[in-house]
Amino acid sequence: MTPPDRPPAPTCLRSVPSWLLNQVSSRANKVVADALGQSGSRRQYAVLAGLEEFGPISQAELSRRLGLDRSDLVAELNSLERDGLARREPDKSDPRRNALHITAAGAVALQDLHDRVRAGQEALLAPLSVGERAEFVSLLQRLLAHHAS
Amino acid sequence: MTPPDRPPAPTCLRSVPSWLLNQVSSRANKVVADALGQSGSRRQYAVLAGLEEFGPISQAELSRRLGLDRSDLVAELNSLERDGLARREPDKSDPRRNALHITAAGAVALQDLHDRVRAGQEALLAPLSVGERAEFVSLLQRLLAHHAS
DNA sequence: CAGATCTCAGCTATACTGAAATGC
DNA sequence: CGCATTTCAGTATAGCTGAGATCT
Repeated sequence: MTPPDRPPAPTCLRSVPSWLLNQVSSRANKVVADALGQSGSRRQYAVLAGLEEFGPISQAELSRRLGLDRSDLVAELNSLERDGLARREPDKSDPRRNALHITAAGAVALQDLHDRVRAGQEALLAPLSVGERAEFVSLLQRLLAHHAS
Repeated sequence: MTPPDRPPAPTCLRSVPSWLLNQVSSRANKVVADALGQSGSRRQYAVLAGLEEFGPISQAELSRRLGLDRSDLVAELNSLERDGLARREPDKSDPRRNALHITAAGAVALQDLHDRVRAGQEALLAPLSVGERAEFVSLLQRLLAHHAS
């Protein structure tokens, strides 16, 4: 079940949390990318999820919420608008801002992405028990909260 | 202690392990980069650690052990040789291969990196108890083993 | 004036692919 | 011949910086 043989990494690296995090994160991204297939990217998923939950929102605020750079969000929104999954509208109360909305088609696409992401997490956490998965998520959340930039 | 206020991410993302892994991994890299300062990079540390533990070794084998691309290893070794921290020598038994060695200066540099990495891990895992740190490392190791490519 | 927002151009690091040259 | 190793060139993406235009 667990793929082929890979020669072991240096002893001192194998117990370094940050190195383990990088390795596991990289593999997790591949698993999720496989689960998403041609349906979208991780960034697309995050942006659509943010738009659905936070309703009309400005780009600056969304970029802060997602921890996504303001510059990269511009490109992602261009792509989403081209595909009819999101819309930029002028904010009446502040002309500097765009009010971002998810479209009906975007909501449909998001549902599909939800399902695929869920399947990806299942594949990722396969070796862990239910209790261990909860513990793992909890530990990550605490680390994230502590290092919130 | 925990830095400023950051608006919350979408609910559905905050419990997705792969998303948490990406966020924590990214922050961990910054913490470690700060700890390393001008003394080196994470890749340098991994390569030097591999050279010290595995003695004379070929580039292909080292790249497999570190999960580092053969191409990127070339560039890193060029840099290490320029700084006198590692050497490439011809492999007598197979002229296709380079036999890689760490130098005395490289071993000294590695010691310094060891200390700095250790300090970085301490900063990274600050919010966790000793038992939780062990549990966290153990969970990551099991995930890595299962998804060993 | 300071400050926020959106956009664009460009940079760095990481990861990977393809092909050539060499030698098993 | 097939196969492995090293090297170089190129591609793709993520994350980030700086600056300009616009507006409060």
